[in-house]
Amino acid sequence: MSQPLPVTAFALLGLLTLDDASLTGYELKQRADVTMRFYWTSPAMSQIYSELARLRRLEYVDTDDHDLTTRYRANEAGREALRTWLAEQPVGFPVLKHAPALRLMIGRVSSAREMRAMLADYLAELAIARADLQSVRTELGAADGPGEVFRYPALVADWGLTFFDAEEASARRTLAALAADEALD
Amino acid sequence: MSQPLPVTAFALLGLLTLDDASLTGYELKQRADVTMRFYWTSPAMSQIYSELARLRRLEYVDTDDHDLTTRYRANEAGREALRTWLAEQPVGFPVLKHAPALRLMIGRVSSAREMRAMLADYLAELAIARADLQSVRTELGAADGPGEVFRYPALVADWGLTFFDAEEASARRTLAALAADEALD
DNA sequence: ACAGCCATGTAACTCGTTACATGATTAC
DNA sequence: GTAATCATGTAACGAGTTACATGGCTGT
Repeated sequence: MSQPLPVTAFALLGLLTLDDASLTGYELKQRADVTMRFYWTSPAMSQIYSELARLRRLEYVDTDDHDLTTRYRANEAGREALRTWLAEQPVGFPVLKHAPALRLMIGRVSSAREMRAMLADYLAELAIARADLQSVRTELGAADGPGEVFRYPALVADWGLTFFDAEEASARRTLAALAADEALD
Repeated sequence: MSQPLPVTAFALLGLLTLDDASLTGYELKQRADVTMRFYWTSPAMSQIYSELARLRRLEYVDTDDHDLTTRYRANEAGREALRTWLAEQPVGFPVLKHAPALRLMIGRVSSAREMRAMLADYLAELAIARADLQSVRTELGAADGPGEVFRYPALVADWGLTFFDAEEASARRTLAALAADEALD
C-alpha cells in the first residue's frame, strides 16, 4: 500500500521519535539543524512543511492544531512504519558530494598553490563544523548510556566526529604533499 | 555572462581534462564510474548526454561527430572556465547523505540486534567499495609523482581510502558498543 | 539467432531548492 | 516603532532519476 516514501520523510519522522515532545515545523527544522545536518541534510523549511503534510496524510503523526501553529508527534503507526523500513529496506551506501576532493581532482588545470589555499579554507570550515558537532555531543552526554534516550544519537555523533577527524588528517596530509611538490620547483 | 553551471557540469568537464583523450558519452560515464563516484556521484547516462550538450553549446569542449557517435574533448576555453570556477567559487563543504548513520539515529524504535545486523551489512559493502578504490589507486600508481598526470587523482584516491578506513573504524566501534549493550540484558 | 555491450537520446517524474508572501509575538 | 524571531505556506524552477525507445556491432 505505502508506495516508497523518500528517505527524508523517514528521517524527519525519526527525529520526531527521539522523544515524546510535540513539535512545530519550525522547531523540527531547528532539531534537524543540530543533528541531521551532519549525516543527512537539513531540509528547507518548505520541504519540512510538505513532508509533515504527507506524514499527516499517512497518519504516521498525531497533530494538535492551534490558532496559527500545528504541533506534530510520531504515533505508534509512525514507529511501526519506521521499524518496517529499517527491517525491509537495504542499508544503502553513503553518498558523499565532496567539493574539496572534486576540486583537488582537477588541480592540474590550476596550481599547487591554489589547491593549498583551497585546502586551508576547507580546514577552517572543518574546524567550525567539528566544534559545532562536539558541542552537540557534549549535550547528549546527559543521557548517552546504554538504554538511555540519547544512546543512539550519541553513537551517531561520535561517528561524525571520527569522520571530521579523518577529514582533517586527509586535508593536512594533502597540504603537506602539495607543499613538497611546490618546493621542487 | 555564464550563469552558474551546476557543479556536476564542471565535474564532467574536469574528467575530460584529466588527459588529452577524446571520449564518447558512454566512455565518460565509465570514467565517472571508476573515479568521480567515490567523492561526487556518477551521473545517469541521460544526464551525461545532457551535460555534454550544454558544454558543447558553451563551447567548452571540441567535438568530433562520426556516424553514430560523438567524441568530446575539453578545449582551452573549457580549461579556463574550470580555472575561473576554482578561483572564484567558495570551496563548499562536503555533503554526506549517510544512510547507515541515519538508521542508527533512530535505532531506539528498533533494537540493538537489528542495528548490529545493519552495521554488519554496511561493513561488507564497505569492504567491496574499498577494494574497488584500492585497485583504482594501484592503477594510478603508474604516474602519481609530483608533476605527473595522475598526481591529483592519486591524492584524491588516497583521501577516499582514508575515508573508508575511518568508516570501517566507526562501524566496528559502534558494533562493539552495541554488543556490549546487548550483553547487559 | 541471440546475448551482451556500445551508443544516444526523449519523456515523465520526484526531490529539493530559492523566492515570495503573510502575519503574530517578543525584545529593545 | 521597528527589528528579530516564530510560524506557515505557495510557486517556479533546476538537478537528477528511471523508464522507454532505438539501433549498431561483436562474439558464440
